Amino acid sequence: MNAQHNEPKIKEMVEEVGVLMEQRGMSPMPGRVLAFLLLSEPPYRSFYDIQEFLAASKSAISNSLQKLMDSGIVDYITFSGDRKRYFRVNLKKWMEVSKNDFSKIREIEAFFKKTLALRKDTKFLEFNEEIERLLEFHQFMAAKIPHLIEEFEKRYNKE
Amino acid sequence: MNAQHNEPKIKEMVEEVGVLMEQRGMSPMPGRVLAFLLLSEPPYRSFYDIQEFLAASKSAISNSLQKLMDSGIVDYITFSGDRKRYFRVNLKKWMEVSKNDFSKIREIEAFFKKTLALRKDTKFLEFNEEIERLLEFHQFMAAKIPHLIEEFEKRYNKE
DNA sequence: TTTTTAGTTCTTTTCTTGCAGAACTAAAAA
DNA sequence: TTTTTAGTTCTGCAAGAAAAGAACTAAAAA
Repeated sequence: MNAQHNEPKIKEMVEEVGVLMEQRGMSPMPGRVLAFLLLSEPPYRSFYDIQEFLAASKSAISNSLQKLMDSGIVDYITFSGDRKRYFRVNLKKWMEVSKNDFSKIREIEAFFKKTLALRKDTKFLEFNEEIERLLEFHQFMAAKIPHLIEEFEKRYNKE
Repeated sequence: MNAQHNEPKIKEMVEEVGVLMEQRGMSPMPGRVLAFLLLSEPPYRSFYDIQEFLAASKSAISNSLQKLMDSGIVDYITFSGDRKRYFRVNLKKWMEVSKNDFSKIREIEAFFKKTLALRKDTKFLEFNEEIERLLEFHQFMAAKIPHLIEEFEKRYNKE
């Protein structure tokens, strides 16, 4: 259960993903765990495997797995006669999460709406117009992207 | 130069934006400064105005403005006979930044490409196929969104 | 029933980071 | 030329977060 041929490359990418996740507001360790699970052969790993590969403490691994499982993109499987859990990336959930990610545009939309409401008595009409345009842009994108996703789904299901 | 009628509401929203920015990986203070500039009447303010409103230190304001100006969404104007700078939100830049924001999809795309490259000798073909699908999704979105943006621009320029 | 083990939770330590306040700089004003 | 002022940079501190390590739990195994 340990066909890890290109380990150095994986180590490299694991670190890279750690940084990537950090930029997106997550802490690096869950990112590393995720990357390891995604890249390892087989793509499911025991708690100890993960701990060993990342050379981290049990608590760090436990908390990271917890976070990843909370968000849904990691889950685990078991094998009868083996009491360990084997953690793996749930790619279907990841797809869902990716699609849902676009819905945060709605939050920005709401923000600009609120801004305009508070600025309604302004003397600076041009300024407001530009905010209006930003609002329109986000409204437009928020409205169109779901269709794009549908289009993708249709196309995929045909093939 | 101080027609700040609905101050309490602004204060509220300023805090709200602080939190919003924090969630997106930025520190709260630049978010507050941005929100204040966006909501205030007039929509340009001196260093001291900002400091006073946010009840923060000079260094905090200075660093925040610096970050916002680096990203481009804030700049400043001056008035002859007044040595102060008047900071304001550059909404055109913000629009650009908003549009560019979608290009981070390309980064995710690149990430899944790399993942597949490293997994090319896998025995877990189904797993790889799901990664492939995630890659395709991001490729699809990355390809289509620029068209959407164009469509928005066309529609806007007509009106 | 006792022991082992997989994983969690609690406590402590360390590191980071955001802010305040002070010291400083550069340019305008006097 | 000196002083004032707008803004920056430096230093130190305090709060928060992430990780380590130890203590603990629950369930399987013996």
